[in-house]
Amino acid sequence: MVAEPISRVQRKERTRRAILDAALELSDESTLAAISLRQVAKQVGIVPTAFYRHFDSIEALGLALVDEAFASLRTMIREIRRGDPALADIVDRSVGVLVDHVHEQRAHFLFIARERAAGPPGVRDAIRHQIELFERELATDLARLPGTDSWSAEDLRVLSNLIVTAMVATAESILSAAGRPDVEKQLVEQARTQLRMVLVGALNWQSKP
Amino acid sequence: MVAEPISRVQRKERTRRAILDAALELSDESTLAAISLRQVAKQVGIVPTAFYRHFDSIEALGLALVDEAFASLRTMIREIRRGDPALADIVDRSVGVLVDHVHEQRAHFLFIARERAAGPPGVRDAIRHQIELFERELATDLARLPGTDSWSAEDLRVLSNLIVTAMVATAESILSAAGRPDVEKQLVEQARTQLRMVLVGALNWQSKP
DNA sequence: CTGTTGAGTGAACATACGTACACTGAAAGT
DNA sequence: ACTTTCAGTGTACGTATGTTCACTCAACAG
Repeated sequence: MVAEPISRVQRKERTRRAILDAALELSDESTLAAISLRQVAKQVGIVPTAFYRHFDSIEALGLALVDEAFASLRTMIREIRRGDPALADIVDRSVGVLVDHVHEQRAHFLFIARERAAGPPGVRDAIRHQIELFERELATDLARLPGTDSWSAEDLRVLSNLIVTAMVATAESILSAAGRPDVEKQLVEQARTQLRMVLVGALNWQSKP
Repeated sequence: MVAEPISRVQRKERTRRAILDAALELSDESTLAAISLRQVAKQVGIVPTAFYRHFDSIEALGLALVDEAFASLRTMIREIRRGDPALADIVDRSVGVLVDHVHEQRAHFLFIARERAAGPPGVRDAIRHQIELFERELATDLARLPGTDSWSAEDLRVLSNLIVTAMVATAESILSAAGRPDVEKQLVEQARTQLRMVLVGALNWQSKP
């Protein structure tokens, strides 16, 4: 059993990852504001003071996790955006991609869902800001869709907000339906129906009546 | 300065209230899972061990707060329900009542919004259950509205879920827009527009196409 | 080969935590 | 008048917390 020689930066990056993972895992059964630096250190297998080599505080750790989580979310919407913007199956595909990512990035979604409402103020703001960015991107995507020519920029923003809100709620309920495939299936169907209802409303909408 | 004689049950109830208020206030700037029994006791002005005369644990306190908060929410929807079910101004009135109550019961709404995602499991479940009850009530209300005769029970439930989700999100963003009346005004307008969009979708909807 | 850097160590601190226990004293019941 | 009840007290405990400081020792730069 020969130990591979590891560079200093590699070693540091490895413990940084371990810290992030530990925080993600620990905050699963409570929340970032309630976990202690020492709990994280113990879980990682380092001495408490070594934590400071990587982060100034638990809140700073939280901000790093927000960055990480939203980076993976961005790959998700890039996946949704790819392909033709045919209105026909856009609903099914979008919901499908979302559900897949909730499973693949379970810890990240759980973290965002929780800290969005209960995290330290800085973390909350960071998450709110990222979600707002999603809304804006969705608005420009919607603007490219046929049938939205008569829409005001404001109405596009409002519609995007509604859709993002519904999708966030869908992600949250799927997370809390873990281990009950029948419930999840129903939630997926609900999300699709809701998106269709909203789109029907959108298609029959006229701005500034 | 003569002290009024106070009965024992009155005194106990008064302390209980003080504990509930203290917990509400303390969890404002963090979360229930992160506040300690001793913090609550200090804020109330009692010794830590006296806490146990009223609640078994912080979680039990949380459940009491959930009950209290939803009791006040119920008076709200009773207010919405009152009056003629004219579809014309139902949107404006509903949003108006919601916003008023968010201001009047700010602490309760904050508490629910936060603990819904980050509270102890028992508290989370209690909140989820209460919100589900709202959805069902809304569904029966919607069923009474003209134009929903052709709707399936399932679609009514799905639509109610969408509306409740949107209203919860509205309440949350109004809470985080505290002290910025211009932002709040925009949020209120957004909520109204969203409800109208959803209703337009609903009116043009036909179940099981 | 030599000196510097820096991730991780280990001891120590003041403070906070939940909870057990024996207690007090005034209101309520008899 | 007496006894009972019980909200609130005070002490004490073992344990966990964040942060300080001086340290080690392997990877790195010169």
